[in-house]
Order: sequence, then structure tokens, then C-alpha cells
Amino acid sequence: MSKQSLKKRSDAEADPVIPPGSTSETGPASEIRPPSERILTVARELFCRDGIHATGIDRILADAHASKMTLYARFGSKEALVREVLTREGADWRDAFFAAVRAGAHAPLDRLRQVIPAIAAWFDGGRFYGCAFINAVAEHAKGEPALRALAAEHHRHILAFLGDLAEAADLPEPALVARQILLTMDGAIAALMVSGDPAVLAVARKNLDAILAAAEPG
Amino acid sequence: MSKQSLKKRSDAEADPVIPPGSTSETGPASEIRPPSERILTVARELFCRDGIHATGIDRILADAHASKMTLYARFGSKEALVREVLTREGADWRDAFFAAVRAGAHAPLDRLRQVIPAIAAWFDGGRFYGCAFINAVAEHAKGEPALRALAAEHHRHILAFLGDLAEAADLPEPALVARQILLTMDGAIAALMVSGDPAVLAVARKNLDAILAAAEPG
DNA sequence: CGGCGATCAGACAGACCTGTCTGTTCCCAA
DNA sequence: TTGGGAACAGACAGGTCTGTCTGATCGCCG
Repeated sequence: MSKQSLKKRSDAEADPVIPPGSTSETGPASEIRPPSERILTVARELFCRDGIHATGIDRILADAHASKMTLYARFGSKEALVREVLTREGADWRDAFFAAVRAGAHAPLDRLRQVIPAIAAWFDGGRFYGCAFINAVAEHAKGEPALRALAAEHHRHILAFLGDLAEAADLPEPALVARQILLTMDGAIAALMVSGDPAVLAVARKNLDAILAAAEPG
Repeated sequence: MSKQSLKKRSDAEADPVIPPGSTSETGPASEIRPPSERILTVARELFCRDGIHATGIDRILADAHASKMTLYARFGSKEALVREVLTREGADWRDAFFAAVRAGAHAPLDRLRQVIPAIAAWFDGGRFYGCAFINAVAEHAKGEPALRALAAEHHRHILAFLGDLAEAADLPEPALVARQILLTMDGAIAALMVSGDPAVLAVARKNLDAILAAAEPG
């Protein structure tokens, strides 16, 4: 029994996140990323992949090749690190998602339909672990209002984006349509995480088409 | 910092699940429920409410007024207890959900629409912590295929129920309609858990209406 | 009455967790 | 060349976790 938990631990440790000596992807190759950036990158990957409770500080530091003093001097606590990771993950996720939607089509209505291919691209990208905010709230259940606030803000940003598209597409009640599409996205993401079956995306696309068909005047 | 976790702990402990001396709800008042049943009841409430990782064995045993030997003699490990809790939670949830759907209407198509009021009743019941399966998978992320298998079985049962209704309603492609409705349910439950805003249900109802409108021939 | 099985109460082991603290190294700028 | 700050390595404290084990208690059945 205790051997089981030991095995699980060693399995997790035999799965590095950052190759040693890696450099910034956005800067020149000679620029070494500062330790706090490495911590954020590794923590983000591990929190999303393995869960927050299941990821210990020591594991993050080992993978990031950083020391405890650096982490606590820069972030103060694991909880604060979680908040910062979620904030960054949300911003980056939205950047990628909005870019994928915009790149897929030009007309507002076509862009709304691009929501499903954008999720498909995310799923196919190999780093799909479900919605980080839903996962975080699920782990902390009723408590942690700070996490719920971050999740709510994430949703607000997405709703604004979808609402603008719906309004530009001259749909009546664009805010409502945005909420309907976001709900479809949440359902697709949850179902994808549980089942791992990409067929979910075809179902979600059917729902999206039904929403848009019902929304269009006439 | 450590005082914070201490406070959190005492808060959690000052929240009993089973009143002392409680008896079975289904049997006569003189019948005392066996310890393993009390453990299952308490574990189910705490796992769903606070999360699996956040709920320790000691907390379950204290609230259930049971001893460790009983738990390990009956269940073998915490992981096995989690599986049994999820199995029972899923069966009971489906019983209540299906009953609410059936009680709300008689005609198959009307019963499909009752899916939203049934979720609303669950939400208003005061013991809504989101879908236990989604939460469990979110907590264990990629690992634990056993939990994903339980979640998949849960979904299969719901799909069968919805599919039968869709078929009885003479909808074309009843299996697809069932998946569309289940996806809408998952989205509503996830959004409800994160936001706690019952207005989500009105959006979900709109989506359901759009799905049924698109599915009906003509 | 006597024994037995179920249960309880709690100590204990071993591991992991977060967070603090002490030294040391190393680079860069004055 | 030298001083200072950033980062490193790792010990340490105090606590929690799961799971094992010992001994006491209680009720029931023969």
C-alpha cells in the first residue's frame, strides 16, 4: 500500500517539464530566463497537469532548478503562486484562443463558429488538461473565494469577446448568445476532460449551430 | 502562515455532517446504521463538498464516529473508499435526477425539457457542489483511469436515459440529441459550480430549446 | 456464563507538506 | 580588486497524511 504511493511519486518525478539549460522562447538564445519565470512556467504545467494539491513545492523547485528562498522571496506562499499561475494561464489561454478564432475566419458570425475548431486545436495540442479554473475550483470546492473570483474574471473576458462578435454579427441579444456559447464551451471542455473523446467536439458544434440558428432573426 | 492552515482546519472541523445518535432514514428509528454505512455517508458528503485530497481519513472517521480499523477492514484503502463513494453517489444522483425528470412531465419531449428544472432543484437543494465525477477527475488530472472509467459509466447511464426519451419523442438521431443535451447539462453544472449564479439555468434552457428546435423534423 | 467477533480508541511508523533559516557561491558593478 | 546582492543547496521545524498495530470494550449467541 505504501509502496503504491511510492511508485506514484517516482513516476511523477520521472517526467521533467523543463529540459536543462533551456532558454527563453521569446528572447535571444543567450538570454537565461530568471528563476521566478522558470518557477511560473513549471508550476503552471504541473498545477494544470497533476492538480494543485497533488503538486508539491519541492517538485516545482526541482523541475525549475530553483531554490526555496527564491520562491518565497518572490511569491510569498504557495497560495499566492497559485493565484499568479492562474492569472497568467488565463491571460495566455485567452490570447491563444482569441487568436485562433480570429485566424480561422473574418466575418463575425463565422468567427463565432470558429470557437469549436479553436478548442479542437487546443485539445490536439497535447497540453489539454481541461479548464484550469474549473479544475482549481473543483479542487478547493466551496472554499477559496479568491479562486472563484479569478475564474469569474476569466469568464467575463471571454464573454466580452464573444459578445462583441455577436454584436458585430448583428445578432439580437448578443450578451445572451455569448453566454449560450460559453456554456457550450464549458460543457465541451468538461466532457473532453472526462472522456478524452474528440467526438465531443462534433456534438458541441451541433449545439453551436442550433444556438446560432435560433438566434438569427427570421 | 501556519496559523492560517490551522484556522482552516478548525473551521472545517466545526462543521459536523452527521448529528450524534442519528439513525437510518429508511429503517425504523431503533435501527442503528452500521459503521461502514456511516463512513460512506460522511465520506460522500465531505469528498463532494471539500474535495477528495482535502478530506483526510481522520476527519471522516471523527464525523462518522467510527474507527480506523473498521474503515480499513471494510474498504482496504482510501482509494477504494473513493471508488465506492463515487459509485454510490452516481447511482443515487441518477435516481433522484431521473425521478425529478419523470415527475415533472409525462410526454417524452416535455420530459427532455424537464432536465433543466431537475438541475435547478438539485442546485436549490443546498447540497450542490458540482458533478462529483468531474470534480474527482479534475483533482486527479491525467492519472487515475479508474475514476475516469467510473465517470464514463455514469455518463453512459445518463445517455441511455436521455436517448430513450429522445427515441420515444420520435426525434431523429436520438443518440445524438442525448449527447447534445448531456453536453448542455455538463456546461450548466460546471458554470453553476464556478459562478453560483442560477441565471446560468436560463441560458441552459435556451440552449436546450435550440437543440430541440433544431432536432425536430421540419 | 463464557467466548467470540465486531468495533473502538489511540499510539505509532514512515512519508510528505509548507515555510524558515543558515551558510555558500557567483556575477557584476564600482 | 572588492563589495554586495541574487540565487543556490539543504537542514530543520511543525504539521498532516495514509496505513498498521495493540489492547480494551461491548453485544450477542451458544
